[in-house]
Amino acid sequence: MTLDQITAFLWVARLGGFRKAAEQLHLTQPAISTRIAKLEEELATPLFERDGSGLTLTRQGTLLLSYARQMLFVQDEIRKHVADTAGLTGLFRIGASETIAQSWLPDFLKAFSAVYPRINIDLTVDISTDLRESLLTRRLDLALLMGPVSEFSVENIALPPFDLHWYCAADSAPVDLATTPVISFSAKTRPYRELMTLLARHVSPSVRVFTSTSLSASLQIIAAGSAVGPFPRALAGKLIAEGRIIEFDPGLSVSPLAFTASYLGEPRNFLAEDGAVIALQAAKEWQAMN
Amino acid sequence: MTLDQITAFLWVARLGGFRKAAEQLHLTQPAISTRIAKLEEELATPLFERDGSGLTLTRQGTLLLSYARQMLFVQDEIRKHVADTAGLTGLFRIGASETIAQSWLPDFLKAFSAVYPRINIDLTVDISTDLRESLLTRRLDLALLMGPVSEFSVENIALPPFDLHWYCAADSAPVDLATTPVISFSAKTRPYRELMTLLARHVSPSVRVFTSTSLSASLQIIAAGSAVGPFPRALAGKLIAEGRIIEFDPGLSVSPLAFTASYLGEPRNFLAEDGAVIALQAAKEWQAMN
DNA sequence: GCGGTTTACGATGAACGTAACAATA
DNA sequence: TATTGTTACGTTCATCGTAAACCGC
Repeated sequence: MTLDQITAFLWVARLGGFRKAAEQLHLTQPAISTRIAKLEEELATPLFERDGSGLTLTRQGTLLLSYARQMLFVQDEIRKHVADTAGLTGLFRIGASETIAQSWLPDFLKAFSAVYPRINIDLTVDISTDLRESLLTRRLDLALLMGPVSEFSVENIALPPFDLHWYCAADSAPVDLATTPVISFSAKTRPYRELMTLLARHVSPSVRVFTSTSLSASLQIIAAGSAVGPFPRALAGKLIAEGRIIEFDPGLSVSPLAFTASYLGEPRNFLAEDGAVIALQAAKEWQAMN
Repeated sequence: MTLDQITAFLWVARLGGFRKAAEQLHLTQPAISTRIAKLEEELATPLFERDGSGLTLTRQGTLLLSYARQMLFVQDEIRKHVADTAGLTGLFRIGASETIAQSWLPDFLKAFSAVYPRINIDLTVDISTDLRESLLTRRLDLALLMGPVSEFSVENIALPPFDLHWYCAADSAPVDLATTPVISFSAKTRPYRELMTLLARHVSPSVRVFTSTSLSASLQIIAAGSAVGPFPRALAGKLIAEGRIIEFDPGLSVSPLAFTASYLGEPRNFLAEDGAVIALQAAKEWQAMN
């Protein structure tokens, strides 16, 4: 019995196929076959039912599954608490939404790379919908997005929310939402839908709405006087300081943006777990300073 | 990280030396060195303090110790509950005291070998004192002896006790303990000391006492009319049936013999654990039939 | 010098990848 | 035919044992 065999077994059971497990573990499919065969041989019992298309866990396999989880959990605890993480190398893939990228993400990256000086970071800034998709397909280790990600497999750590304020061009005449276009988040996002509902109900069903996946581009459009919209102060700060945009109150309060640090719960990834904690701390500190 | 490395680490920590661990695991000492070195390399932290004579666990090593125990515990659970034990091979070393050997040991061995048909059994019949010593030096896997063995490392499962009855030769005149020698257990045993105390107090301090490590030999001596003594009925049965010895009541009640199935708790040995349970069951069934 | 650990090195064997095969839908 | 698991086989790399070096009582 080896930890590699147990790992292979767990992935085959989780993903429901030798091939998928092979891909996950960066091995060829026969290698997985061998590992499972060796394990079945040692335990003198079949672990999977190979009935044509699709594997099923046998009774013994089901039993092993919980033990396998326990064992690899302990292995992870060792890596986390016993191993010296200072020398840890590897690649850590972080996804962040633009609001975070423009606010405390630099602080977070600084803190993270201080704790894990040998880890390379791969950063993706995208809209939350895409980050969510990347997380679920294991292309990201940690996502800092508008959450929570409501999947049983995902752990969500709540981050401080961002209040939204309305902005218009500094030289703008008093704003009438019925005639001025509103620009905001990408149409695929939850805040967009909320904003649309709000505008339709309280202003007019025919309000013009622009959307953009880039919040900073949106703010430039606002500065140009082409639209107005609700944004976190963190993003607007620079343009406000330059005197190009100002806050105004259209009498419509948009609920704050709720963010989470989200990662897949299984398999355990202590870099993600620890990264989420570091992110929360960085966010809190940034908030206290702003 | 491999289970072999973890196992090696645990044994080095337990036994306090690479050489002893090597012996325990049937490996050469450099092999242990390699395993520990690899583990220390992977965890990027020293696990032992090598200061001249004697190893000490580092802080990280101490931490790892508990995780290692957990991990190997799970491994053992897998072997016990998932693996098909019917095909299990190996050698199982059982020690039993004579009383048990003469009573339900055959039933136990039959039941045990039915559950584990491929396990070879090495049986030692000896006095409890020696069995205890053998158990503690790992020369026995399971000991059925007058227990319990009061060592923190030993697990004791209580077995049904044996009542003691006094026997003398069938043609014996009424027995006077003041003049007839008493024969009983080896001088190194607990029942011997108890018997001596009893005789000194209630009969005479100068009672003649014979001792023998073989209870059946003792009974032959009784049959020959050379002595009398207290024995379990299980051992006397045959000579009673042959009409060569009879029970009598000297007015001295000797407390029953307390037996236990004892085995070392660490490392876990599920054959021993299970063997103890089977032994208890065999003993109970035998008792119900007698 | 002696008990015990580390280092060096050759040999064995476990496990991988490539490739061919088998089975199922 | 496409997909997926098994079998066969050559190769590579990890790990063992032997032997020598090292090190603190």
